[in-house]
Amino acid sequence: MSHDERDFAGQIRQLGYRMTPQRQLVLDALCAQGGHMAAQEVVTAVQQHSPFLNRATVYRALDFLCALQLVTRTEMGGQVVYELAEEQPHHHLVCRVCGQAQEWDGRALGAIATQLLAEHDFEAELHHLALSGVCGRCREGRNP
Amino acid sequence: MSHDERDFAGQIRQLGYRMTPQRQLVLDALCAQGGHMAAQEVVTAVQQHSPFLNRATVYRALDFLCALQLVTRTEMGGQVVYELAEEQPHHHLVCRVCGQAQEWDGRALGAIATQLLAEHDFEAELHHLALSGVCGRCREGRNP
DNA sequence: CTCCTTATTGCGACAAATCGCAATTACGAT
DNA sequence: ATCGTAATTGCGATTTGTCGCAATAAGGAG
Repeated sequence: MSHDERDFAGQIRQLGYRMTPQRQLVLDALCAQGGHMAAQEVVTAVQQHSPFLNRATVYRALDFLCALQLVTRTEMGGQVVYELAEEQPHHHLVCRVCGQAQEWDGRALGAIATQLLAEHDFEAELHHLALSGVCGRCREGRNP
Repeated sequence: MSHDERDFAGQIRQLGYRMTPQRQLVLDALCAQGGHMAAQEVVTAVQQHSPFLNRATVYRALDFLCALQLVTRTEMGGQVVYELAEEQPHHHLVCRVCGQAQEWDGRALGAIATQLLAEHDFEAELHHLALSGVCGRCREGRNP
């Protein structure tokens, strides 16, 4: 486990909330997996270790961690997935046809964020977008 | 009803699918509402008119209409909402704190789409994004 | 107008997600 | 180390969303 260094417990307490074994298990599961996880996968992984941990608790932990921005929640191809919030933002380009996703650093989003703040007084948090579209391969061998 | 002019039926048939009363009712509901609707709201609205129309049929109609891009599906503040696809794209800036959404024309996204096509061979479909962040009011009277 | 094909619906069962409330427990204060 | 309080959990009930399959019906062909 490499995420102990990030001191999630400290961040949670600093905001007046509590670190609990249940929340720790959810964080452990997300850390072990590394990438995206559907809510159900998190439930399964957590119950691998603690079979009697209630499902509702996992769902609430995920919501809670998202609210604190320790975890990101993204809709990818009709499914909601969770992931540990990374230091540097990263994004996905999801193909509507084949469902495959490629990574994207999202560098160009900086300009958008600046503009939104200036023109709409809105501080956008663009940590983990999933943009829908059609990838190159599918554009040629049209499946839709 | 003003959406008859758009000839959804024709578009559906042209692609080899069928227009059905059930799908028409879903379109009517979305048209009558005008804005976003959660799936459950669509079910309720449709059943107002046809109480025995099955839930599963509404869900499948929504999926179907999204696949044809006659309807958009967006995750806003943890909830999935549906809306009739507009002629010109429009987007929302959703405040993570108070949940309120403001419209945004998304003009600046054009540059992003161009860049994604050139650098990643990805044809992004940016019709209806929901960007998360914090609005001006909430940034001052910190609630989180 | 009638027939045929097959897309679509309805249904019942199942799985996933949410909610209210009583019981528990984290953790700052003493 | 113990206490008190309020955040958090567990549970059961309910709601929301999905699936497989048999029955139905949309719409092109004749």
